[in-house]
Amino acid sequence: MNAEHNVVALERATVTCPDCRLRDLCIPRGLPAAEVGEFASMVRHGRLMPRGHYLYRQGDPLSSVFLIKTGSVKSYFAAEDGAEQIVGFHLAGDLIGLDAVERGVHGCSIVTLEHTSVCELPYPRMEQLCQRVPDLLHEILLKVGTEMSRGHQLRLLISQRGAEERLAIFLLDLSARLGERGYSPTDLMLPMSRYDIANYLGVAAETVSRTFTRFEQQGLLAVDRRQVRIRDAAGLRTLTAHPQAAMARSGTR
Amino acid sequence: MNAEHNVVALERATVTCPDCRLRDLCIPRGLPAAEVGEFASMVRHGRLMPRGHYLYRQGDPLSSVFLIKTGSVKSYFAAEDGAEQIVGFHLAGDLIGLDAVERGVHGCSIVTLEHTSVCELPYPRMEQLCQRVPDLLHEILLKVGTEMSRGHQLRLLISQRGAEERLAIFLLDLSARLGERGYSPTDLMLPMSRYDIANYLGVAAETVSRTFTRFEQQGLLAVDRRQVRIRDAAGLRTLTAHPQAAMARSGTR
DNA sequence: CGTAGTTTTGAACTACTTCAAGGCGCGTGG
DNA sequence: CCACGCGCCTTGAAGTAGTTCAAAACTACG
Repeated sequence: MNAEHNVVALERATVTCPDCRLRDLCIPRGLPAAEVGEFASMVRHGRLMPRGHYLYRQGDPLSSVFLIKTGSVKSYFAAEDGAEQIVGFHLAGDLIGLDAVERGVHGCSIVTLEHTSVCELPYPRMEQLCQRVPDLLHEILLKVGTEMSRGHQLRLLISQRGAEERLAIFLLDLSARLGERGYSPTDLMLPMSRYDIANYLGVAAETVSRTFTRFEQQGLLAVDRRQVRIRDAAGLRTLTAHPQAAMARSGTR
Repeated sequence: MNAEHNVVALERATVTCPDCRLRDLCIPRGLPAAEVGEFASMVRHGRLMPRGHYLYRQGDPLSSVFLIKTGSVKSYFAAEDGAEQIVGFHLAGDLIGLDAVERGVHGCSIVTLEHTSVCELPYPRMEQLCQRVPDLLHEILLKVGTEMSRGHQLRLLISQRGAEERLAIFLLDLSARLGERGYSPTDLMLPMSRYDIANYLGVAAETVSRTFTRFEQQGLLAVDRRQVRIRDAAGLRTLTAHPQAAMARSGTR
C-alpha cells in the first residue's frame, strides 16, 4: 500500500524542465532562462513505459519528438525483405524522433530496452517555437548533426575494423556516455542483448560472445551476463588503434 | 580565341535560380514564388572548379553551404589514425555542407570528382532566412533527414549483404539518381574510382573489380573502364533480394 | 614513347559466419 | 518454494566469402 501510494505520488510529481535532473543534457540547456518556461509548458513530462514498449513504429506519422528521462531505447529500421538494422541505442538525455522530418513519417521504430520514462513534445509546436527562438533551432540541428556524424563513424568502424576493435569502441563509447550522465563509467549494466550488439556492430552474435570471453581472459573486462566491469580501459583503447583493413586512397589524383 | 571568349561568356552568364535548369531539384522548389528571388540574391551562382578541388576540408569552419549545379563530388572523413571513410557521392542538385551544423565545423571533406560547378550560399544568411521562411527550414530538414536515412540503409547494406548485392544496389541507386537528373539511367559514366566505390561499399578494391567482371560475364553489365552500361536492370534487382547474413532478432522479448 | 596511376587477375590465407548443441538464468505455475 | 520451460548466451567445429600480397596489363597524359 505504501508502495502503491509512492507510485501515484511519482506520477503526479510532474517535474518540469527547470527542476529536471537532466537540465544540462536536454534541449533547454541551450535556451535563455526566459524561454525555458515556455518550452516546458509544451512538454508532457515523464511518461513511464515498461520494457518492450514502442514509442513509435517505422511508418507512423510524426506527431511528437521524445526526450529520454531515465532508461534506454533502441531504434532500428527494417528493409522490405525483413532484414533489420539497429540504428542506435539511446540513453537519458537523448532526443528522439527527428528521423521523421524527412517526410513526416518515422523512418525507424523505437523500443524501450528497460523501464523508461520520456518527455513528449508535440512536433508542430516545436516547429513554431523554432521560428521564434533561434537558439532552439540551433540546438536541434546540433542534435541531428551529432547523430549524423555518429552514423558516419559507425560506417567506418564497421567496414574497416575487426570485431575486437568494434566491440572495444562500443564499450568505451557506452562507458563515456553513461559517465556523462552520472553513472559509473566502469560498471556497465548493458540494457541490450548480445544479438542487438551484434546487429549494431555488423557481426554475428556468436562473434560478440566470443569476443567478450576473449576480453575477459585478457583481463580487460569482468563479464557477468549483462553486467560488465571495465578493468583495463587503457587496454581497450589500445585495441582501438589497430586498423585492420586497407584505408581509403584519396583517389582522384 | 573563340574558345576563350566563350569561357568568359559562360562565367558572366550568371544564371539565377528562377532560370536554373535544376530549379525542380534544388532548394527553391519548396519556396513560394515570391521568396525565390530573395533566396537567389543571397547565392553566388555557378562557381566553376576543376577535378580534385576541395570545396572544404574536414575541420574548416562552416561558412557556406553549396549546391551542385553540374558535375559530382565525394565527401569523406578521416579518423585520427588516418583511416578514411567515404560518406557519399553527390550529384547535381545535392545540397552540401549541412554536416557542419553540429559545431560550426565541417565533419568531412568534399572533393570534386570531375569539372564541377556549384552555387554558394553563405550560412549565416541561410539561417536568418530560415526564421522568416518556414518552408525553407522544412526543405533543409528534409535534405538532412534524407541523408540520415540514406546512411542507415547503407549500414544495413554493408553489414548484412554480400559484395555482389552491394555493388548491384550501388549501381541501381546511381542509375536512378542520374535518371532523375535527366541523364541516361542505363549508360553511366562513373565519376569515381574503383577504390572509392570499394571504400564506400566497405569491401576491398579487388573485390569490386572482380564483381564487375563477374557481372559482365553474366551479361548484366557492359563495362569499359568507367563507362558502364546496364544491360539487365531486372537481373541486378534480383541480386538485391538475397539477404546473405542473419537478420536482426527483435531481441527484447 | 615513357611514366604514373588505375584496374585486373591470380593464389594463398584468415577472420568471420554458419550450423549445431549444450548450459545457464529467470520467470511462471504448480 | 521448487521444478519446468523458454530465451539468451556460450562454445565447438567446419566452411567460405572476402582480404591480402604480388604482379601484370592497360590508360591517360605529358
